[in-house]
Parts: sequence; C-alpha cells; structure tokens
Amino acid sequence: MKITKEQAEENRQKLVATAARLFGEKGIDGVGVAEISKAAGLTHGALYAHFPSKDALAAAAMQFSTRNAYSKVTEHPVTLPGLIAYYLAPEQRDNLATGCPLAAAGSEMARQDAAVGAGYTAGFRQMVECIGRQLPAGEGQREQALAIMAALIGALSVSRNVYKTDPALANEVLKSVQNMLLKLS
Amino acid sequence: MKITKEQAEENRQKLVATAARLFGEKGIDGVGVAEISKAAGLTHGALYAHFPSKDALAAAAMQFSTRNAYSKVTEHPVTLPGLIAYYLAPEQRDNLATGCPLAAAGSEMARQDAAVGAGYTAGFRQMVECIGRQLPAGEGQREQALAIMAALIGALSVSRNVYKTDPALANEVLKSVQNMLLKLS
DNA sequence: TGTACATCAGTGAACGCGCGTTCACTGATGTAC
DNA sequence: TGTACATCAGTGAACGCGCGTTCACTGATGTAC
Repeated sequence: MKITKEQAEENRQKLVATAARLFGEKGIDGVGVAEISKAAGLTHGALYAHFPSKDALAAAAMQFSTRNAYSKVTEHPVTLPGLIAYYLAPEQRDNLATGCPLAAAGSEMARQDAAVGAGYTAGFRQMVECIGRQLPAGEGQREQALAIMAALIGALSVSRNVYKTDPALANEVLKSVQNMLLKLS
Repeated sequence: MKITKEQAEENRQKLVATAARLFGEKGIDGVGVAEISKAAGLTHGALYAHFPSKDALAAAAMQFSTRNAYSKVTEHPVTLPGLIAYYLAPEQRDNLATGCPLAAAGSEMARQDAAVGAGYTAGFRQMVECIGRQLPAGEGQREQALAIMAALIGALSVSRNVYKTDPALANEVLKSVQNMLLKLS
C-alpha cells in the first residue's frame, strides 16, 4: 500500500528519531532493526526502503543526535559555567535516550561503520567550537575547549558506568569534574 | 581426556587473559565464546567447565584487566605528571587489548551483568586512590583525584572515537587534556 | 608398588533464538492521456 | 475532469548465519584398595 510522499518522509524521520533514541539507550549493537522499526510503527522491510543498511541508519541517527544535542545546548544564551552545569547534571546521566550522543557512544565508535565515526567527530568538533566561543580568545583557547569537552564526556561516561554499583560515587564524579572545570575558567 | 590439575588451572587463566584481551579490543558484546575459546586453544565446551556463563567470564576478565592495569601503573615509582603522560600517550590509545579497561569499556557497563560493573567500579576506585596518594593531602584531595581520573578516561575514549576519522584531532585531544591536568598540579 | 575404578576437564554435535538482509507481493498514490 | 496504469512505500515470510548454552561422550588423571 503506497502512501503519500509527505507520510513517507514523516516515516523516515520517525525511523531516524527512534533509532537515535534506542541507539543511545542500548548502543548500536544492542538494538535490532526489528525493534527499531516496530517502535517507529513500521515493519523492518520498510526500513530498507529508506536505508540500504543498518549502518546507514546508524550514520543518519548519529547526525540527528549530535544536531539535536547541539541545538539543545545553544537554544538558550550560553555561559560556560551554565553549559558545564547543564552537561554534568545527574539528569543528563540518567537520560541516555536523548542525552549527549558523544558520551553515550562510549568506545564503540571504533567498531562502527566509518560514516558513524565521521558523524561523531563532526558532532565533537561542533561542541568544541561552541565551548571555545565562551573562552577568552588567545593561544590556548582551542586547546582548553578540547580538554573541557573531553573531561565532560569522561565524567558522564564514568558516572554512568559506576552508577549501578555505587550511585553516590557516580554523583561525586560529576561534582568533582564540575568543580575542576569551573576553577579553570 | 582429563588433564592434570595444573594444566586445568593454566587453561583457566589462559581463558581469562584471552577474554580480557579480546573484550578490550572488541567489547564484551563484540566477541563470542567460540572465538575466545579458540584463541585460548580450547573449545567452547571447555569454557563452560570453568565458568557458568559468558557473563561470569566477563566479570573475571574485568577483574583481571583492572588488576593488570593497576600493577602496570604502580610497578615503577609513580609521580602524577608521569602517570598522566603514561596514560595519555598515543600508544595507550592505540593499544586497546592491554590498555586501561576503564577507558576501553566505554559506556557499555550499564548494559552488562552487575558483577562486571562492580569490577569496573572497584578498578576505578583503586586508580583514584593511587592518584590521590600523589596529591597534597587536604580537603580537595579525593575530589581532585576523581576529576583527574575521569578526565583521563574521557581523553582516551574521545581520542579513540575520533581517531579513524581524524587522527590529528585525536592527538590534539590527548595533548590538551594532558596540559590541562598538568596545570592543575 | 600394582591394579581397578571414579572423576572431571575437554570435545564437538546439536539446541533454540535473534540477527541483518532479501524478496515476491500489495494497493493507494501520483501521473499520463 | 475522468480513466487507465505505472510507481513505490510498506508488508511479512523466508534466507543464512552466528550467538550462548546444553549434553552425551572421551579418556587420562588421581585415588582407593
């Protein structure tokens, strides 16, 4: 049963958004095409009408996630302390689905399709530039922005990894990195 | 064909060491029991004579990895700048197999068996204490150690994720975090 | 020390299952006349 | 505007494959006598 072009485009976007959410929650290798399609209200066959493979969908989902995360960070007037506090809030840690995909990705990028890794890198660069704009111009500006972004990602990642075993430690990690980064700026 | 107790114990250790290496390289969900057993010179059936499940093996491998990483860091007299430089050397990034399991784990701990997560947390605590010992005693000692360890893990993780797409950026990340941490101490 | 036998680490075929992908088919949409 | 037909998004059964796990079996080891 063919449907309108508008409906088809809507379905495509639903697939990407659903995939982005589920990949964030369970990792790319942790969700199957059947689960994604079903959650988007379609069958897996339909997915292959829009994307040639799961890898292609993963690449689209990564772009979607990073664009989303970036616009969420920049939609309000940003200050660096505000950005750090927002990024390291416990709610960010507990919200894998729509949180920052750079932290959710863990180390699995190395094992993914090249296009997915490229999306990650592009998203990382964008965030680094955003942070750089909040720093005083000068020689160490870009370097400091890189270090801050890496520390933010590390804090969120570690906090998530220890959370199940030791929630108090997970909170300590977030707080510690936040204090370290605030002292720097 | 039964073998000596010594040989059996040796096989068990070989299984754990091989699993630790392969899990580090490809992630726990990225390697099968058949591949691990074969690489250890056994069949998958033998694995189940030593461990009740793949999860149990993963937990043993995580303990093995963290113990290994810790002793590698502490076997030489440690200074904080030396530890940071060692941890953030490009060789560390390129060596997934025997590198720090805390960084290799990415964010996949949340989806693993509780025992594996507990091993991660124990390893993290141990490293934090090791760093803390190099810091001046005082109120912020533990907090600073936590932040440094999280930043180290983030740097390595991000560097690995962007490496395939942009090796120069990957090196910049390591260097930036190293400089940031050295300035602190 | 020599013999009979129980133990159990290791083998390899088999299990059910979920994976990513393919494909013949459907039928409303969009188009050509 | 009305009719005939090509298009193609979506369906759902089927594919081969690798996964974690089970199990009947093997045979040298370790032990009891």
